[in-house]
Order: sequence, then structure tokens, then C-alpha cells
Amino acid sequence: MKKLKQKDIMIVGQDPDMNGRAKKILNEALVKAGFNPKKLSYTDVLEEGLPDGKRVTKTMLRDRIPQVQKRVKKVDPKLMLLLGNTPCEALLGRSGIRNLRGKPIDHEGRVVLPIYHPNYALHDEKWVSVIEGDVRRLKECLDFGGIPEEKGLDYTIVDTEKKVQQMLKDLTGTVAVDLETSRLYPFMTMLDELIASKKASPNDIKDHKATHNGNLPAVVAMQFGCRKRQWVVPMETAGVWSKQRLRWIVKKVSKALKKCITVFHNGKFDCLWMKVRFGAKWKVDFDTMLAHYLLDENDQHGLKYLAQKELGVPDWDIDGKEKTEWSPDNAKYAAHDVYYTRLLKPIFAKRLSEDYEVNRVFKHIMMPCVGLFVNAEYQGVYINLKQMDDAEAYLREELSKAQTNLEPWAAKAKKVDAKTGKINWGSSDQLADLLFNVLKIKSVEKTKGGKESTSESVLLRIDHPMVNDLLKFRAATKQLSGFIEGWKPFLDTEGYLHPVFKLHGTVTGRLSCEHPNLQQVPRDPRIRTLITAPEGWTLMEMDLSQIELRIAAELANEENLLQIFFEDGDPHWQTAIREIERGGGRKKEMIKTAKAHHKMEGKKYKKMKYHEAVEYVLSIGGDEAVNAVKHWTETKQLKEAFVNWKEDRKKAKAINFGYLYGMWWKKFKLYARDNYGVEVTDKEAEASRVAFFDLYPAFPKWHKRQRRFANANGYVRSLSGRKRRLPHAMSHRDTPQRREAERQAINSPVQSFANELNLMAALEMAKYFPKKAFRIVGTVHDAILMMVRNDHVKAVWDHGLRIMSGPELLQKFEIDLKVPICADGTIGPWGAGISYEKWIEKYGEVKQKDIEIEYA
DNA sequence: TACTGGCGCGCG
DNA sequence: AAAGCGCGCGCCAGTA
Repeated sequence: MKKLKQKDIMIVGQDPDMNGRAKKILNEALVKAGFNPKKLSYTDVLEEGLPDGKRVTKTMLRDRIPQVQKRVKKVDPKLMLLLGNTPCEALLGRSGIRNLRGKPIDHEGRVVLPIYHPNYALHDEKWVSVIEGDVRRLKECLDFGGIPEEKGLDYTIVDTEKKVQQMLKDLTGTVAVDLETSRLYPFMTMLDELIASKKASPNDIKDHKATHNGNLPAVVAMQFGCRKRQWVVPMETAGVWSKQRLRWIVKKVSKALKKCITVFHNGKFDCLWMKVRFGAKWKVDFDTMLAHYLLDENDQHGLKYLAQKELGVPDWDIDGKEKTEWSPDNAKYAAHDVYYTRLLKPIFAKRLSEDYEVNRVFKHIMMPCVGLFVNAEYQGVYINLKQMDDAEAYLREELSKAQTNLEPWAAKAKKVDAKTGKINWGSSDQLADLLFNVLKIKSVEKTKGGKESTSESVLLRIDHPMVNDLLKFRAATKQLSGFIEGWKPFLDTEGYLHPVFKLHGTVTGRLSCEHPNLQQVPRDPRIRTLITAPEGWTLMEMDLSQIELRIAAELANEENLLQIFFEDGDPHWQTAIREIERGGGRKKEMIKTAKAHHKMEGKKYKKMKYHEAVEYVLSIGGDEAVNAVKHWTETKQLKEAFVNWKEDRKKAKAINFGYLYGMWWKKFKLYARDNYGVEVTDKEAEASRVAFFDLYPAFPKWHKRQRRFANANGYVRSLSGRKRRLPHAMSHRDTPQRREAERQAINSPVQSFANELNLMAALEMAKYFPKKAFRIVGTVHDAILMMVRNDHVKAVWDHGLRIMSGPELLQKFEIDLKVPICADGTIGPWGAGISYEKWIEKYGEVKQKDIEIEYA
């Protein structure tokens, strides 16, 4: 090819009215890559620009295609840079800039390189580096005189015995590992079975396609990135190796990998697949995704994106469907994955090593969690299928009852579903029209989008016979679609769900969970108790009690609150009773509760005044107050309790967290109204906030410290050293975004450390408890869910609760807490578990074994 | 027909 | 000028 010059390049934009800042981004990228922007030629699809306020339409674009093609022909550039989707549509006849960008294409004898339009980087400057990388790619094309080959990529498809031997010999030192799979979920589900046996209904198949891409689970390829070359092994669906031979290869590879430093990008995924499909046990020494997550939790962590950003390489992505089956294209794609993963490792490792504290979180919490959650996801949670059927029948009955009751109103609806011609009670739009336009009910509230709100809190304020059934309809559909129907596509053939935990799922360090989300299972026993353990095993839950308040007390050094914890008190109960006392409410109930408690305890009761009763009720604690009322109700044979202290405590909990994290009294007013139907005046609401900070005076000072630190540094750290970057906190103006960042600066270290304590405890339990009798099946922020063999219940109960209240990893992090940490536990179906004492009463015949723990 | 954004609501 | 934090999911409506 003839040597190319800068004048052979043409840049094609959308219209000449490019934003000044965007122009600057493009020019800087060009200069950085070594171009002289003045030597390049330019044109735009819409050469004359647009009148103010007009948007580009498809027809407009179509009209200009011949003209822009003519101009291109006239200049006859050898290289073209296309800015954004519009020029791609005009000149390539294709759209989808996300997929097209960064990949030079040979089009009608020209090298064409689409990139993001510089305007795209205006709302988020992280795209600047992507654009710069792509422009560098243009320079490479110029220098090479065409589309350059990648230098370090040299991959071999392992399809002969000889190549297997060569590959096994090459598996030493640092090896990047990755898989291509037929879908994202490795378990054979009940739906898979139905479909394989061709008994599935069309509806089931629809579900299956939505969840699993329509494929059965299989590993398509297994790749290794070594020092000089990459190895791609065709796997289950490729038909290259027999099943038996494949198992042998996996065995050999697994053995070799034990001695390597293994690098993965989201290794949990690959290890889980290998465990499910081949029973292989792989370790992850370095995970580039988790490393980047700790280096910038606000950014994206995808491999393509990171390779682009850190290495400035072109996108090597192929069509989503191609990845699910074996092909030479897929093999090339697979080789890229490991090649770049291996290149990213030293970059992130160095960056981590520059921050001792963050690196420590990576080494001692994040990386060990990979193995823990491979096992947890592999195990899954056991579902009581019989009870699930019962729950489904019940909810369907509830639903149909509600619908029948709503029938008279359905006829009046004007805005209806286009297909059925009837109102869809699930449509907020149609419902709003019926309520506020047809029935002329006065609207109370609008949503942010300016529509009439039909939220629960609005419905509750409407006086209309429909309301009750509408709420019942919503509750039943929510449970049915979210948990009964929602779980079915994920149920495996043994009756287990396998939720996926994302270790990089949140900005604070908490985990998120999906497919399905175990962390949002309703507390309603009808749903929650569906999660239990199989025959011979028991479900156990352990949680860190009031952990966020304890950590806040520690961080703020809030002596009043610390004192409550030293005395084993209950701050939520304290707030509840003090709140009521301040308003002078519940006179009768307070005295009656004190009396009931005396009676229940068999103590002599002396008549009390209100304030005496308050102190007494406060001193006995929330649980005892509830018991006393229950006892009274039973002995007097009353149908309803005279006061629901549990509700009061719940309400106080929300107040504590709200004010702790910066809630303003106006929101408290809304909260009191929506949750408890209490109309609080402005004055009362303000007073409650003042009272909270009077009770805990160190909190405002701590808030101030956190704000100051974030303002000055743009980040905060949790006790473990994990960083939460808050760039908006550094703004010099007092903007809503800065305020938001400041509240996050208060909340993040608390939420973050609570989660870390929980993970530390989970890691320790997994380390010391025997796998044959103990499995962690999930975590829910401040709680651990586990499955325990019946003969180990006592041992896990004793050791587990002790571990949670002070995991050994705290020493490694040099953390010495003032505040006592307490753990609670329950044994039995989730949400209906009992204490060990009660459990052993029931299952006394199960002989208990002890666990020997040898501490390191 | 498939994707995106807003909303409402489940959880901590 | 406006003021709890952190998630995932189902549904609807708008868009291409």
C-alpha cells in the first residue's frame, strides 16, 4: 500500500454547529495522537447545520446521503473518521455506534473508523479517554497504511493432542484465564428439563429464552493467556473433543493452574461454570474486575471498556449471539479476552500497591470472597416447593377476589388497554385517568414526571371503596410476579435457586444480588419461609445486631449511644419511647403496659404516674413490652392488643437512620403520615429532629468532620480503608450535588464497614467449619445465611455467633473497636427461625458434634 | 420487536 | 436552593 499522508484523512461530523468544548476534545485528541488538525479535511452530513431547536430526523438524514457521498467521492480520502451515529448511517448504512466505535472497517476501498461523537463526552468526561484511544487508532492506521494487525496477539486453537501438550507445557507463571459460555447461568433448570423433553408450553419457552438466551448450559471455549501466546480450547458445543477427552484435558489444565498465578476478569463466573460443568476447582489469584472496582467504584468495570481506556486498544467485540457457539471468530474473540486481561493485571496491581489500605481490602476481603461466593452460588438456596405451590394458589385466589371486587369500576374506565379493551389495574396511567378524570377524585400528589401519582401513600389518602382492593391487587401481583413466577425460571432440577452475588455491585462495598435477588425477599413469612434447607440439614441465619448504629457511634465517638450499647440497651426502643414521651402521648397504654408487665412477671404492681411508667417501659425493653401486651391480651381474652409497641420501635428505627444520615424534618413529616397515618405539625417534626441530636450531640460534629474531609480530599474511607470517591464534594459552590456527596460521605463509611465486618465473619466461618456439614448460601448486608447439617447446629451456633462478634481479620486490619459487636441467630426456615435453646428442645435426639478450631 | 427511562416497591 | 444511604426487578410508556 502507498504511504498515506494526513491529507488523505477526512473527518465526517453531523453538522457544523459543534459545541466549542466538544471541538476542543476532538482537537486535543488529534494533537495527542500526533495529527495536525489543520491538515485534515472535514465535512458534515448536514453541511448547512440546523435551525435553532430543530432535531435531526431520519428523513432529513436520508435526504442528505447522496450529497455527503458526493463530497466524499470528490475528496477521495483513504481514511475516514466518523463522528457518532449520524455519519455511520449515512456512509456505512449501519447504526449502533457502541458496537461500531474503535474498529477500523474496510469499506468500499477506504479505511473507515467510527468513534463516539465528541458531544458524547460532554455529559461524562470518562469518554474523553475512549475517544482519545480511538483517535490513536486512526494514527496507527495512517502509519501502517491500512488496518494494522495486533502485535502481541498470537493464538492457537487447541484441536490436536500435540497442541494440548504444548499448551499444558506453556501453563506456567502468570496465566490469564477465561471462558466463553452458551449463556450466563450455568445451572440446568426445571425449565431446561421441560424444554429438553419437549413438554414445555410456549409460555415456559418464552421465560426460558428471556432468562437463558434459549440455550442449554455449556462451556463453549476455555482460553489461557500466557507470556507469548494464547491458547483457545474448543469445549462442549464445538464437537472437536469427546466428552471423555474434554474431562481429561480439564483435569490436566486444573492441575497445571494450581502452580500458576491465575488472573481472571470476573473469575467467580468462570470458576462457577467449571465447577458446575466439570467439577473443577479453580483458584483466582488476581481479578482485574475487582481490582478496578476498588480503584474506582464509580466507573464501569467491563473488560472491553477497561482495555480501551487503559491500553487504548480497539474494540474486539463480536455479535452477542456469536459468543454462545463455537466458531473461528469466537476463538479470536476469546483470545483477545485473555490477552488483554493479562496486560491489565500489572497496571492495576501497581495502582493498588500505591494505596496500602485499599490493597489490603483487595487482598484480604475481596479476593478471598471470590472463592466463598463460588461455593455459595454453587450450593444455592433450597426452596420448599410444596409450600411454594400453596402460596401460589393462595395469591391467585386473592388476586381474583380483588379483581372481582373491582369489576364494577372497570366498566367506567375510559383509558384502557389497547389489546383487551379493558382497564389494566397495573397501569398507573390508566388508573390515574379513572380515579382523577372519570371519577373526579381530587388528586393529592404528582410524580416527578408531572403525572398524577397513584402510589400507595396517595391511595391511602383517598376515600373510595376501590382503594382496599387496589392495594390487595398490587400486593398479590407483586408477590406473584416478583417471587413466585420470578423464581421459577431459576429453579434447578433439585429445587435450589442459585442467586448471583455481585462483589462489585455497589459503590459502598456492599454486595448486590440478582437472578433472583435474595436480598429483597419479603419478610412476609408466606414468601420468606419458602427458603429453607433439605432433609438432614437446617437453615441458619446470623446477623449483626444494630450494626450501622454501632459503627456510627464508634466513628462519631458518640458517648451517649456508646453507653447504651455498653449496657446492652436498645437505641431504637429508646428513641421510640422518648419520642412518645415528648409528645405526652400514650398515657393509658404506657401505664397499662407497665402494669401488664408486673402481672406477667408475678411482681406486685404499685400504681404509677405517666413519667414513672415511661421509665419503666423503657427499662424493660421492646421485646418485653410486646410480651407484656400479649400476656395481657390473652389473660383478658381481648381480641386486639391495646398498643402495638413493635410498630413504634420500627418507626423509631426509621427515625434513627433518617436523622443519622441527614434527613430533614419535612421528610420525617411525610414518613410519619405515609407509614403511620400520623399528621405531625411542622413544629413537632422540627422538634423531633432537635431532640434526636440533643440525645446524640456528637453526631453533628462527626457530620461536619466528614463533610470537611470530603470537601478537601474528594473521598472518604471506611475503617478498613476502603475508599469512596466523591468528586462532587470538592465543588466550590454549595450545589445540591455537593450536598448529596456530603451525605454520602457520612453514610458510606458506615454502610461499607458494616458489610466488611459481615464478610470477614463469613470468610472466617468458611475457613474453619467443615464443608461437609456447613455451607454459606448467601449474605444480606449485615446477615449471613447458611445451611448446617443437623449434627453441627450447636457447634456452628456457638462458634458462629462468637466469630461474628469479633472476626479475627480485624487484627490484620489493626482495628480495635470500642463499641461491642453483637450477633443474633435463628435456626429454621428463613424468617421463622428459632433460637438454639428452642431448637434443641424440638430436636433433642439429634446428637451434636463439636468443631475443632485451630487458630492460625 | 427490542431497548431505555421513570416509577413504585421489595430489602438492608 | 434543598436536604437519609445503598440495591434489583416488574411494569408501563416512549422510541426506533
